[in-house]
Amino acid sequence: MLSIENSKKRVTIHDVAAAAGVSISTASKALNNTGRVGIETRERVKRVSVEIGFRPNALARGLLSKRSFTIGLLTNDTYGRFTLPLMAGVAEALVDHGVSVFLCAIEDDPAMGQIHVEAMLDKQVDGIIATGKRIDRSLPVDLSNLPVPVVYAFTEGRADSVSFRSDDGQGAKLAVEWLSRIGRRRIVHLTGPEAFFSVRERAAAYSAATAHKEPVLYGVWSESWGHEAVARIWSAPGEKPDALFCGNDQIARGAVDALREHGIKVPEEVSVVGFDNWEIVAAQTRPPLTTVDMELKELGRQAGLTVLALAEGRPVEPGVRKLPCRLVVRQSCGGQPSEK
Amino acid sequence: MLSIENSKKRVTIHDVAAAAGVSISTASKALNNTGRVGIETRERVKRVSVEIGFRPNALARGLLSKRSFTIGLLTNDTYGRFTLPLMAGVAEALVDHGVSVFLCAIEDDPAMGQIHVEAMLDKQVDGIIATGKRIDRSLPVDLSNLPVPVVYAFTEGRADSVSFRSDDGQGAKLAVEWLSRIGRRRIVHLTGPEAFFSVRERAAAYSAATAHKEPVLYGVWSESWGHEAVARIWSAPGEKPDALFCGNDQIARGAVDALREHGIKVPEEVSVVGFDNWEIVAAQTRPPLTTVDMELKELGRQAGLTVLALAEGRPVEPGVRKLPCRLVVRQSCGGQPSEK
DNA sequence: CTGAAAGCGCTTACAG
DNA sequence: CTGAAAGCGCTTACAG
Repeated sequence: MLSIENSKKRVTIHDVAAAAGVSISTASKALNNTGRVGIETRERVKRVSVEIGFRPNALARGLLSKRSFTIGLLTNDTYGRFTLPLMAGVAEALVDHGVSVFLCAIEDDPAMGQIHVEAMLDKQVDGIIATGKRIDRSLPVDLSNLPVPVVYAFTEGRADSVSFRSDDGQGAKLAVEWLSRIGRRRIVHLTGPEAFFSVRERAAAYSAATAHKEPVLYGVWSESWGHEAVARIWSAPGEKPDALFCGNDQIARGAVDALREHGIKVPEEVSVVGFDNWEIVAAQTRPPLTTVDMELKELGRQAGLTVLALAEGRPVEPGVRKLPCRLVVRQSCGGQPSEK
Repeated sequence: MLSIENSKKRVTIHDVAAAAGVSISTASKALNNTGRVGIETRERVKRVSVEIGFRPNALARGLLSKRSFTIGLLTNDTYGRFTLPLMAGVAEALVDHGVSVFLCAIEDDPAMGQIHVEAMLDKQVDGIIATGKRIDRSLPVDLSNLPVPVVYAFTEGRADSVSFRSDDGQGAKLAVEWLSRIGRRRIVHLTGPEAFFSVRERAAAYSAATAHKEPVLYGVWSESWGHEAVARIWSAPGEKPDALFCGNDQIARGAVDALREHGIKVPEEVSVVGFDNWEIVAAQTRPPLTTVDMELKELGRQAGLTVLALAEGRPVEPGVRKLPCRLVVRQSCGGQPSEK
């Protein structure tokens, strides 16, 4: 039978004070480099503290400072496609500041969401980052009027707050420009449901960059739509595209597979660009996909730094900030692959 | 400019005591249903407390109770493939008990890992769940001799502790039995690197269940290995398999794609089973894959309940617990798909 | 330069 | 049945 012996008593500041032969107030000041403490005393206290393995209790500290050095990350992207990279960025940005993050995946049940938010507040989080899977939908929880700052990332935020999202227009432009630069002239845009804001934004940027020569094909976010679209295009009469700019990697993968099955060579005859840089899809496609990366980790990093600033009372300009996307070049376009 | 007005003072137990006209000790007892408090007083305190929106400060509580109602989830699966479902299970099991979870993705840098573990301990987590991406590798951090209980899930644990993992042998048996039941006789096992413990375990169960009629083909965890293996098998002389049991969904997908390209019908001529039930791969394969699900969410749930038990001092039998896998039937095998 | 005291928000014996 | 007091582990004015 296993059971935790609570014999391992944690060492407190009383222990270091006793061991160093000073009062606990002196010990505290010595350890925190505050107040006036003799240099020799300070050194001794510090030395003793590491010797006996003292680690300050963050709960006690938080009680005084009103800072828990903890933030909550709320998401309804239970699949983790967008949340994980974002979370990694948040954590990476905040670990140096000693803050940890509570991850909380809420289903689309508002009641459950409320419970989770309250649990976070009870634990005195210094702030909350709300994130989702769609920039034009908000989380099913009321985040207004909270006693802590809220920052939105990859989800619809309140008008008077700070939101971060990728610049989908710029990402689309990146894709089209790359295709043009390698000599493609008939670029078709194959994408998801028009109801998605990011779909419309990407489509608009695509149209602007190509001077509206081709129609945009809206569909769903699946490989089979990629297949179907290719079948439709290549069975229709008229000149065929020499490039496909797809709304996500799944569509792109479906398109590439379909092209191969039609005996059309990628990238020799047709170049294909995806969107998302979802490794499991993009890297396993034959050939591997050149695709647009939304830099979610960077998004997370900035969101993290921003809640921190707000929590510390530093002023932050409200509004939505679009972060640039990056083109990841693999082999589905031809041209010279650059390591970027 | 946005900045948080700390004007929104949190309401404390003093406020409810004052509003209810009692002392704070009475207020505390009333709210917690402890001690002797007049029924009428208790009701009034409770009513007042919700009226003014009182929520107890978990930090203050934790300081007294030595319980933070917080646990840490440590993982080196930064991609999130295994961690997210597991985490969902942990959170789901613990939310009713009021415990929140810190998610902490460590790279394979032991120093960073140590920092994260210490940050968790400083925050007085009640326990830690260690998880990874391979049951035969341990995390790059020293988790021995911690003042809190540690439970392992989907990662190599210490001998004297509790570990949870899926029963890969049973999972493989499930796959082979299903193939036999639908009439397949020549089942080939196409899998990952033999260096993986789970690969060997699955292979052993496969061999036992098929009476060693066919050799096991070891390779890597990629679609291209699935392709290559099919090409190799179908170009060799002799009788061909009528079923492929693959070590993961990627290999299975590669195999299915290759079979289609060879003009071999799935599932009519050859049945294929995968492993992992990784939606993005399994559901998008043509036809969608029948595959073995490791029930990671359930694994997480049990791991969560177990750290909790340990944290509360309840005894737990040490050792590794294997949880059963489940077969998810889609269309890659034929036979009658059952909704399970 | 050092320490005694008060206090963060709460709970828990202990008196009354 | 109710409340004053002590204390969880720490920090921070305030005296000395």
